[in-house]
Amino acid sequence: MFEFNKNEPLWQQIILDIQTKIASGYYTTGTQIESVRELASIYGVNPNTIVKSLSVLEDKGILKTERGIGKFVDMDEAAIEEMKIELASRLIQNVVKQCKAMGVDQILFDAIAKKEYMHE
Amino acid sequence: MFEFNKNEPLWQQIILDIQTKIASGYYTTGTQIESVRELASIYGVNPNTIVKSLSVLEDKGILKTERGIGKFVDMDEAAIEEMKIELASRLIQNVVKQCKAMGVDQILFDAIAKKEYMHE
Amino acid sequence: MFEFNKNEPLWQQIILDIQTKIASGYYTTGTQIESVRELASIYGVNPNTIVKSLSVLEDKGILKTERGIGKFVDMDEAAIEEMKIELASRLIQNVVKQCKAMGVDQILFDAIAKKEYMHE
Amino acid sequence: MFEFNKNEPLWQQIILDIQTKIASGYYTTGTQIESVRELASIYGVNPNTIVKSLSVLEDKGILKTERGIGKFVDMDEAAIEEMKIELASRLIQNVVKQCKAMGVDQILFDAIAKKEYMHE
DNA sequence: GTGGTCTAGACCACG
DNA sequence: GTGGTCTAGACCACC
Repeated sequence: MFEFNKNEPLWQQIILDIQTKIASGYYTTGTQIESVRELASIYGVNPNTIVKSLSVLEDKGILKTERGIGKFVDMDEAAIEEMKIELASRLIQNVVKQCKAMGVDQILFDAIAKKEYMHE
Repeated sequence: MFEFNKNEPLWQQIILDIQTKIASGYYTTGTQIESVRELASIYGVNPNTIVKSLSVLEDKGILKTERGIGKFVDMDEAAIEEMKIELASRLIQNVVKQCKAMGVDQILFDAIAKKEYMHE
Repeated sequence: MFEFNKNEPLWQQIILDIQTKIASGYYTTGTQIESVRELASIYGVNPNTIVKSLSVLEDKGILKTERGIGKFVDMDEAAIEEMKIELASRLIQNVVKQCKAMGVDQILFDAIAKKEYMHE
Repeated sequence: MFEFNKNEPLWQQIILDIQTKIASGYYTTGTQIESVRELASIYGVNPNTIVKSLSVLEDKGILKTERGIGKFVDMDEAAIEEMKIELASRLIQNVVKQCKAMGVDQILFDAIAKKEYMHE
């Protein structure tokens, strides 16, 4: 069945971006992230949108809040590695599904991926 | 730099869907595709949106119009195969870029892709 | 150490109230609860505050959302019974702690509780 | 009917805390309590707030003032015992009311209370 | 300065 | 009609 793309909510996109920043090492364990107001300015959204994103990340055990101080990355190396794999899996899963729908087999898929990995 | 997802225009999404249907073998060479009115009904959009999509596909040499009869898939096997690769490349390119940003190397990427390909 | 009472946030109080309504049988399994706007009117708060409360209840698996329709209680009898005990435990725990601090032993506690249970 | 929690005034909270200290034996009959200035410092409030609390306690016959000396606990063992029961009753009354509203009967209540009393 | 809460009001997608 | 999202702006408690 055909489904139109829907815009993911901003707060979900921001969650993904912050998770990516952690996975990539931009934020490391124990790092204090930017303040709610700063992030709101950086992403160009309302502070409340940031609050929503960060509170979800806190529920997931990815961030930790020190009242009056700020928010900190609260994952150890192993957890970050695990998250990295989980994020990548989610991305790859979608593409694999679409490629299968087009009749692209794994051999062709691997060849293309390899080529793309070489670029730059 | 961070960029929010924008909704792709409907006509682009429809183009992609039709191309996928061709790549997957749902439409084969010489097949007559549904009428504009039918497609408009299927996708739940305005017929003019379909017209736009189909005219782009015709410009790309993917469809051919027989005046008074209908529109037909106008690609040979080789061209379809080529398009399939081009579509897959576009998808995979994005994911590879994001995986690289997260520090996922090709070996990990391949492992995940292989696992996802196994599923079902 | 002495600690001043802090007002629990409205959304937490509302969560507790709705849980109590479920535990008491006011809402039963599968019941559709009032709309966000209605609840906002009933509690005299902003609809967004209700949204926050209900989304937490949904995360807890207590409510289920049918988009465009409404929200429904999504617990079976056993789960409700379990929640009832959990809620009561939370309440009783606090009081027991304070009574212990005053040197009220269990026998006295039971006697008082029994008397209060008789009233009305 | 649903009612939001209001913050109890500071002076009421302090009264309760001092009563608890007496009931628990922290202050015994005839003990001189700390000076107004000391208590103000301990609780981190304005001395006038302490004055208000202590004057209420004096009206209740719980404290007695010796002009130029200080304030002393003015209850005999029996009165303290009575007060302890009165304080506990107030606490327990609330909880019993809420538990009844949830359909928690006395047997379940007792079982939970017993369990909480065991803890530590 | 920090995060947490709440309000008022808007717009969207779904059915 | 329903819930979901987002904005703008306010006030609070903490340090």
